[in-house]
Amino acid sequence: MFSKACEYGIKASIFIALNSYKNVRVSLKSIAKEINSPEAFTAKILQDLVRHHVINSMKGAYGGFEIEKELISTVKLSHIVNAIDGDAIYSGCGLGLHTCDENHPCPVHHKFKSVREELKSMLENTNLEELALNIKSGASFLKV
Amino acid sequence: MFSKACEYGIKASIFIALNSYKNVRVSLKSIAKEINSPEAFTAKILQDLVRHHVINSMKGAYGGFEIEKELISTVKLSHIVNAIDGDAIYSGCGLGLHTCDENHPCPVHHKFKSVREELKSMLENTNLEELALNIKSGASFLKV
DNA sequence: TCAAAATAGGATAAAATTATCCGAATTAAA
DNA sequence: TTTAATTCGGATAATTTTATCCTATTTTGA
Ligand code: FES
Ligand code: FES
Repeated sequence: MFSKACEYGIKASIFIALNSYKNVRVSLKSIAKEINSPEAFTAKILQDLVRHHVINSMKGAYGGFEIEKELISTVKLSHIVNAIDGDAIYSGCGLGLHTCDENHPCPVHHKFKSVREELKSMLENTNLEELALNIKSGASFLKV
Repeated sequence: MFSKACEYGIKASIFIALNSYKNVRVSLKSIAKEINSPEAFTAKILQDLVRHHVINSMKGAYGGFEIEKELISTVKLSHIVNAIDGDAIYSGCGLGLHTCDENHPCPVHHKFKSVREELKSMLENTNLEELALNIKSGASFLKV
C-alpha cells in the first residue's frame, strides 16, 4: 500500500512525537533502532520530512529530530504520506490511467473511489498525537 | 496501490472477457494495443494468469487468450490481484510489520483495518462480467 | 579553540520492478 | 507437409526503489 520509505517515515514521526512530549530530541541512530529501519535510508526520509516541515532537526552535538509539542496534534498522517509518496494514492487512478476522471472512468473507478476516499479521510483525520499516545500506553507497537 | 503488472492484468482480463462473450480469442498483440501496455511485459503477466487458471491460452495460429463464457461472472478482481500481487494488500500490515496481528498491532492497525477490509470486500465482490459490460456499454474505458 | 557528536548531502550499490529480445514449441490453415 | 501465426520461456536490460558509504557542516561542551 505504502512505500517502505513512507512506512519508515510514519513510524519515525510517531517516535519523534512521543519523545518531543518529553522534550527529548532523538537521534537518527535511536530512531532507526526503535523502528527497526536501515539508518542511512531513514536519514534520507527524515531529511525529506524536515524539508516538508513535518519535523524539525538540529545539527551538532545534542542535536536530533523533534516536533514542536503544540504541533503534534496538527500533524496528520496525510501530511507524512503526501511528503514522501505524493498524492497518487489519494487521487490517482486505480488502474493507472493518466488521470482519474469522472467523465472518462476506468472499469473500477466507481468501486475503487469509495475505498480511496475512505483511505484519504482516514489519513486526513488521524494525527500524530493519538498514535503516539497508543504507543505510550502500550496499545500499539512500532516494531516486531 | 496496485503494481503496474496488476493493473495490466486487470485490464487485460476485462478485455479478454469482453471478447470471450463474442467467442473471439484475442492475441497478445491486440490486448497490449487495447490496454496500452508493453507487449512483452504483458505476455509475462498473461502467462502468470494462465498458470493461476484465471484465463486460458491457446498456442499457434488462431490462438490467443480467452475465458470460458460461463466462468466470466465467477472471476473476481481478488483472483487477479492475488495471482499477481499476492495477498499483502489484504492481509499485510499497513506499516510493514512482519504480520498484522490483532494482539500486537502497529500504530495504524485499527484505523487501517477497515480500509483494508473495504478494499478486500470490493475486490472479492467485483467480477469480470460487470466490468466487461461497462466497457461494452461505453460507461468505462481501458485506456487514455 | 578544539574535539566530539550530530545532521546534511552527494555518490554509489543492491534489489525489486518494469520492460525488451529472441528462439523454441505449438497450432491450424493452405 | 509446409508455412504463418501464435504463446512460452529464458536471458538480459532499463528503471525505480531501497540501502549504504563517506565527507562536509554544524553545534555544544570541555
Ligand atoms: S479513472 Fe480509474 S479510479 Fe478513477
Ligand atoms: S498490525 Fe499494522 S495493520 Fe495490523
